[in-house]
Amino acid sequence: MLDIKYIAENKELIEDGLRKKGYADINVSELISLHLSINKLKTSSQALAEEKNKLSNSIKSATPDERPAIIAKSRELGEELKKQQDELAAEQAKFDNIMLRMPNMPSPESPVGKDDSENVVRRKVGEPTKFDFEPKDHVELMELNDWSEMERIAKVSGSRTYAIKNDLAKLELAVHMLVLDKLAANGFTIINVPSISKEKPLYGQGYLPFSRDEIYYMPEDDIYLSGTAELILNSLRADEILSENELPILYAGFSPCFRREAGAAGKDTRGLTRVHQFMKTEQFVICKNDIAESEKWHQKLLAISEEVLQDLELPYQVLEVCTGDMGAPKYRQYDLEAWVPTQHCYRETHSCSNITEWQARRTNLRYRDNADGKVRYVHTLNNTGVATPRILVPFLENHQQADGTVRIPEKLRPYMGGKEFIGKNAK
RNA sequence: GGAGAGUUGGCAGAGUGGUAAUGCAGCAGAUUGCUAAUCUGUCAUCCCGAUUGGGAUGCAUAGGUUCGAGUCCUAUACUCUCCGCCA
Repeated sequence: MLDIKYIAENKELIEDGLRKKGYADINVSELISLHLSINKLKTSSQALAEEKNKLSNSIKSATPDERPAIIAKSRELGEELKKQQDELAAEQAKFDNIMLRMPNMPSPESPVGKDDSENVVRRKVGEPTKFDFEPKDHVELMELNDWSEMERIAKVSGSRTYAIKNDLAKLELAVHMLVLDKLAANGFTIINVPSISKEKPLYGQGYLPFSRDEIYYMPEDDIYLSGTAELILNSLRADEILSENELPILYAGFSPCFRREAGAAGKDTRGLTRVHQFMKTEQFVICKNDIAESEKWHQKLLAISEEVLQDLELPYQVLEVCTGDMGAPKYRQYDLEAWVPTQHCYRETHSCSNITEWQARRTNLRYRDNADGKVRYVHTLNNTGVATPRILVPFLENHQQADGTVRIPEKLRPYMGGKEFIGKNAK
């Protein structure tokens, strides 16, 4: 959410930002005029309330003869006040409806563009893996090594689900342990969080009101399934006023994640790339309201996940996401994409975003600034730590050997019982 | 699922129908020669006002009763205790 005063004072800038983010349909003039009419209504209804309060307070010292007249007058004022407050609530609802759909403004550093075709590759690290044999795709590798039950599990759990077993099942957890240890070493608090959420945190995160059809909802309990631990961590401290000394707060949140993938019909239906339920270790940062500070954390989060890909010895590229491809909450976004040999392209593994104060305004998460004692909204940032099974796609394919075994990179071996290779033919 | 108790500011904690005490911490200023103390102000949101300032709202949430609600009523959420069921 944005500051309405800032919007009113910078209308052209906001409209420019809306165009860049692809939300040109939002009517800023209407929003501002609603704000003005709300303020007028507030002023007049508050004057009424003041008069009424004075009358009410005078009753105690009034004589019994005077009281009926005062009560009658006060009642009359109360009715008028009620009318104005109803009108105010109606205007406020219209205002909120628009305000909840106002995206964050993009960073001046972000490339301007309309969709993912205009994202900019900032750098490539590592070379696409070369093979002196015909590489198999990850599904073939799983079948070859008895690592999965993809067809059977579809009968039980439906499409876009996965079941992996033996060393691959261990590998999935090993990757998370590697990342959790790394994050802990960087000062993050490891936190395992639920995957169920009430509705309010979804508005706080900025998932609602934008993409309801992506979320699993259980009407019996009025509860949602979380698509990421970011949802939970973003609301964990909602409505608090933190001390600046507590900042930054760094969370490494692990949770099962659920996504309907309604907008991805027919896409990535094979294998582990896009499934309804997966596991994610999420990096989440709460820091003070200072753009230099949150940009510093943004770079730090990016560096950590680059290190994860380097530890996993995967070739990757860093993509700076353009204004039109960023989600509504985002100020600036990088995606990391790892090389997938059989697809001959880079595929997304990480998404790293600076949200500035946009989420904090929604969750009402603030801190008291040491410099002047003022209460300010925090900045929040999030990035994938690692998401499985998706990461296993480039992992299996890049590290496969001619005999169908898969090499375990050195950094991961301590989490895999020291094994250098896994697979049926591994010694 | 049943029964009971509870939820007041950053924290602690008073307040059973008539303007939300007090303490601690934080911040700002003043003052005293000492690692600190003392005093004053400030310390949730919003509206009006150029400023001093004035006012409205805020006691878990949403309604209701009342001239007037932290206080009474209803529903909901959450926390704690006990019972039941259970991986």
